[in-house]
Amino acid sequence: MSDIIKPRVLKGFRDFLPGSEIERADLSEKLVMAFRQSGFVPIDTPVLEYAEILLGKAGGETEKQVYRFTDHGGRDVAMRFDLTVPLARFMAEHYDELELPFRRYHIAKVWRGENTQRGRYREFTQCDFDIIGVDSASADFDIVSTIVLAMKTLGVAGATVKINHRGIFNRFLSIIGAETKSADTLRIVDKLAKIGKEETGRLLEQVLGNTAKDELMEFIREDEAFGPTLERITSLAGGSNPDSDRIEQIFAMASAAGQDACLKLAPSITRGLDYYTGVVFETFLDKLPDIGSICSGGRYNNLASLYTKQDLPGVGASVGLDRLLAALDTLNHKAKPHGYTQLLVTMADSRLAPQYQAAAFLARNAGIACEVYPEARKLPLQYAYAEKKGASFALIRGIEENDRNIWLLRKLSSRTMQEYSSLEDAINAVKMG
RNA sequence: GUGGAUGUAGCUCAGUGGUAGAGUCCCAGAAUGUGGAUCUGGUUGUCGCGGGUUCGAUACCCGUCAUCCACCCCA
Repeated sequence: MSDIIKPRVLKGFRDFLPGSEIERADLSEKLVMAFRQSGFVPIDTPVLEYAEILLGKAGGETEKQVYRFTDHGGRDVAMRFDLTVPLARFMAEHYDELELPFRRYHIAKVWRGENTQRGRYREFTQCDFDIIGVDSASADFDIVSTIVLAMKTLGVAGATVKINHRGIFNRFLSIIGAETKSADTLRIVDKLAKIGKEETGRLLEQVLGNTAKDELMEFIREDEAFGPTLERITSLAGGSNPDSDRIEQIFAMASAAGQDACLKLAPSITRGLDYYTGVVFETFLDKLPDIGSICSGGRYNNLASLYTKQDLPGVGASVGLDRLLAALDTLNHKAKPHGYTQLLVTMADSRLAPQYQAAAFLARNAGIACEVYPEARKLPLQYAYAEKKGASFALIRGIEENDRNIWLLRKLSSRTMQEYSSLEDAINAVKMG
């Protein structure tokens, strides 16, 4: 019998050991770099909000997934399930204190009580970036170019941003007389990449009938270059209109910036969330399309209307950090070091510990991340520890070296030893790599 | 939320109605103060958790928790 409480975490929630937390922090830092380079500034909002704020516009599905409870003061509260709805509240509350257009990024955890799968958790981190207060092609493209920059900064090769415009899609649905079945149709079309053409066609036929199905299948084809695809869907949607002009302008910017290769017009991308009103986009890894979109978003011109009469159009996107991490793990499963240490000062003999600590101080002052092994164990063990912590070098001085007044520097990767008559020289060698 | 699979040593996994093994890892030694070979010895488990059937359960039954997969939805 024991009264020890079994340590465990909730379904869909996770601990992060240094190995994966270092990787997460690394990804997040790189994203921040990309956001700042594109003019975005950080904000934060509370984890808990009044339930009416978060659920004001939520559909039935979202509502079911939200963590919601009554707090100690009897308030009906909920944990944020994304960062966009809190942003809407934030903008409505503070728009007169902010410079518009307002570009913000927000990296934070969100919670959804849905079932788990690989890369899908109940607690996960979103990295949102939005431009609020303007409705223009340039703002739309800024989001796309920030996605592209972010992927580049992360060193992710082969990411494609798929873009579409809900307006064009809705015009087309009116023409084929399917506007009343818009919700069902959007949901089926959104699954094209996952279930394939045949199955999509079969499902659409049930909803729309055969003729409309064929027209729709023609509309959502995406096996051409940007220009011809745009021409096709524009004419199917009844000819040139402001929405197709918008897409055209965005593509012109992508071409001018030399980024048109990773931008694809995909008429089947619609996004499930009903607050999108303009362009929508999703980002896929060419090598790993199955994991789904790792960065999605779009334009929402009415988002803050729940909380203010101010007109606050916006456009933005969100990187799923955990999904991206799961993807990167699958792509390159090399073991990453579990630390930041560059140099390990080994403890060859505990009597010389003062010297080791002094050496560590010197190394840190020289800008080297450094630690002293805290007990005198066998050196091979200390080398292995050093490598696990990511160190490239080990500094050694035993009694014999002490008598000769030298330091030994071991390069761990090549397992070679070098003698130095002064500590400064050894530390310099570490700095040089 | 619904359906399916899984849960045994730090890790990868065997196994059986009579309270457990292999490989690897780890530790000690051969070997002397400097890790990639070899050899010797050794440690490790409430067999996910709770209940039931049984003389006896890790194994059979029920429940529960967690993971993975599909649906749903999405990051």
